[in-house]
Amino acid sequence: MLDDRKLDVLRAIVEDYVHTQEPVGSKALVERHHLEVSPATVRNDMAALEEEGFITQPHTSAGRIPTDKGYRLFVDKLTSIKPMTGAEKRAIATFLQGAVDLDDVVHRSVRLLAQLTQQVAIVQYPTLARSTVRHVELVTLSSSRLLLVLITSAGRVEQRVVELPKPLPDDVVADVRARLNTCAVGQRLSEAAVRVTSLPDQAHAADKAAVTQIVAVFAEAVADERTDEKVAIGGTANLTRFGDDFDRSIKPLLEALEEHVVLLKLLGEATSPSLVTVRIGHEVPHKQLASTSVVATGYGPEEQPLATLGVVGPTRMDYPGSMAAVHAVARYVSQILSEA
Amino acid sequence: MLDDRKLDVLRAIVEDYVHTQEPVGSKALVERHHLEVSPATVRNDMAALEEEGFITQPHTSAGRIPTDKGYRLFVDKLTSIKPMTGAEKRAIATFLQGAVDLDDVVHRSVRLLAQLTQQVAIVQYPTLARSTVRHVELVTLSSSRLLLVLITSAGRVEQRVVELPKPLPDDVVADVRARLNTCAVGQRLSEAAVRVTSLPDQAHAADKAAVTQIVAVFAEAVADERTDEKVAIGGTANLTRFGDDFDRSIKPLLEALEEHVVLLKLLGEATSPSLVTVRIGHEVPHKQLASTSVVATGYGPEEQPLATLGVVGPTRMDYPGSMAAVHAVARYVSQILSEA
DNA sequence: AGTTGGCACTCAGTACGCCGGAGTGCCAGC
DNA sequence: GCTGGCACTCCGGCGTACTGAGTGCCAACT
Repeated sequence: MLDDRKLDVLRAIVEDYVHTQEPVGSKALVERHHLEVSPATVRNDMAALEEEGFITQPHTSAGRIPTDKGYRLFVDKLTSIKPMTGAEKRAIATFLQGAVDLDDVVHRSVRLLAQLTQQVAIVQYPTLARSTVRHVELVTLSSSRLLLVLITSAGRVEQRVVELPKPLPDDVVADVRARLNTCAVGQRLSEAAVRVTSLPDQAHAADKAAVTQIVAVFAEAVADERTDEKVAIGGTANLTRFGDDFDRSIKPLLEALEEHVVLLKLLGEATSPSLVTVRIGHEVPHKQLASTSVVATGYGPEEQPLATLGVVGPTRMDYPGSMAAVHAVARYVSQILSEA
Repeated sequence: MLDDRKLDVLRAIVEDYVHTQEPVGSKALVERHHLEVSPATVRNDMAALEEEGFITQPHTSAGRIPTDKGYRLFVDKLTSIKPMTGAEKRAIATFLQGAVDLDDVVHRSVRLLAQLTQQVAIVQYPTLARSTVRHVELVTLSSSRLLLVLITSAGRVEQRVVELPKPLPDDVVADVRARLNTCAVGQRLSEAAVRVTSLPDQAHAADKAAVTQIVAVFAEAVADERTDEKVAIGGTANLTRFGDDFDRSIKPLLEALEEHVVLLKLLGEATSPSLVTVRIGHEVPHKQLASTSVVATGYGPEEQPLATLGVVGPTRMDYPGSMAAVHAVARYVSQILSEA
């Protein structure tokens, strides 16, 4: 029903359309690709492909453009992630290598991804859910205020001010700090939040209220951070390349970029870094973005990815190129994070 | 030469044009504003205003639109910052009040500003140059790696990994930490960087190399942070309201938003929070943005502003409203930061 | 059965010409 | 110095005609 040549035709249509952004006709197709048949034959194939719903015409007597279903078949069967060139690999490595801290890694990644794909890039910060507590610090700000600093294995630092019901002597603060670290360091965040609840009972009755407060703030910081997931965005200027249909494409996308909640839904669950997820058009979980696609993947340890990164663009995008870039960046970021 | 009525006419033209985005003619003007004169009279005034370069016609026999010079006069002489209503004030206060940390304050401010003005908002993070060291923390990561955490009076936290030439015993680390704090806490960042240079001399000869390394990283963190000034951006979706002339307005602006360096130049020097700076069209220090304006002001202590915040939009923008919003948000942010 | 050339048909995009209306500049009169 | 009147300009919308790319279908060929 769909013989090899029809698939070739579909591939050619996708490639041409992505390149020119214009409906592609039978004649142009045989000229630009060396299909060894006549335009009439290609027309027959196109009719069949349209029948099956892989391509469509914007209006009668125009060329064909791929449908979401057509793109889907294209990415699933007709293409593979094309490896980066050596030069590209080196460029990625050196660009990311220079990062000084986690924030810098994220920002560099998002810029890099935007530049490589010429699209809007999104990088989610490593989630704290799977990371462990590396260190907890208590700093006295004033007699009745402490600053609680939480450092995680992912290199993320979280801080909260604790308002104390009554002043705590320095030695008690030191004691609480030591106990906090003893029972939290090395634990998963969720586990740590549970463990520290026993601390108030170990304190002197006089300090119990204050310690309870500290523990509450600690738990809050942990809980808050697990849901409040940050993202970095880059390459919005690439939206200008969309050209036409401003209202259908750019506007909803700009709006979505403001809503981090929506973005996180777009990126989806963190997958293994070696798998690249592609969502096309209506498959994107946001009805306003029916004409955009998302290419994303997880990064971090293979079995336990920390978070997701990817690019967002028009359905008419260079899937092989984007997939390759996303894949490569995820790999390098994973590597850098594991070294740190 | 420019009597009061002519100024009234200019004011009316600016207000109408900002509202309708269309060239405004003499007839429409007398109808919508109660100038007690005839269209013909207004036409004479318009001719005079055009002569002086305050307004212009897009083409013969169209209405007039203000020039940059016209907006300038409008902003300088014909309007004043209109106070926020009580409800608005309360909304701002409660919205900002809920912030948990510095990052949150900045993000809330930028969202708030974008929402109030319906434009693109930019908030620069408080510069560290004028802030002081609140606390320095050293955390042992492994035998030869330390994490240096720097907490500033502005609530900003900076972290750097220190690679040690050789392992340091815990008690030495504790000693260095104590000495670091003793000589840095309460000092300006720049001053602190200088003071700590004496530390290596106080250390045992065996540890000298390691301490030197720690001090170097400390200095680097401080120096780096003073130049690396971060900004938060919000309300890019409001760009969609620009409507027409995509290429002249939106594209260069989106590009500028990617370049934080350009943004910082746009925001300019931090002024006192009670002064609002307005840059109109060609006055903006970036030639690509000749048809956009910037309304900005400093925030933080009156005499020593910490950083700048503001909005960017088309020259045809609601100056009184934007100035009021920028002013109000800066005031509240300053207040919140001074409390924290 | 699949491929090919031919041919009539469709339809977006463009160019052209034609108003209508909004706005102006100018002038004479109040 | 203000006002009403009037001729002039020019953008923008609208209908018509034309062009060209592309299609679908059919008959012929391999």
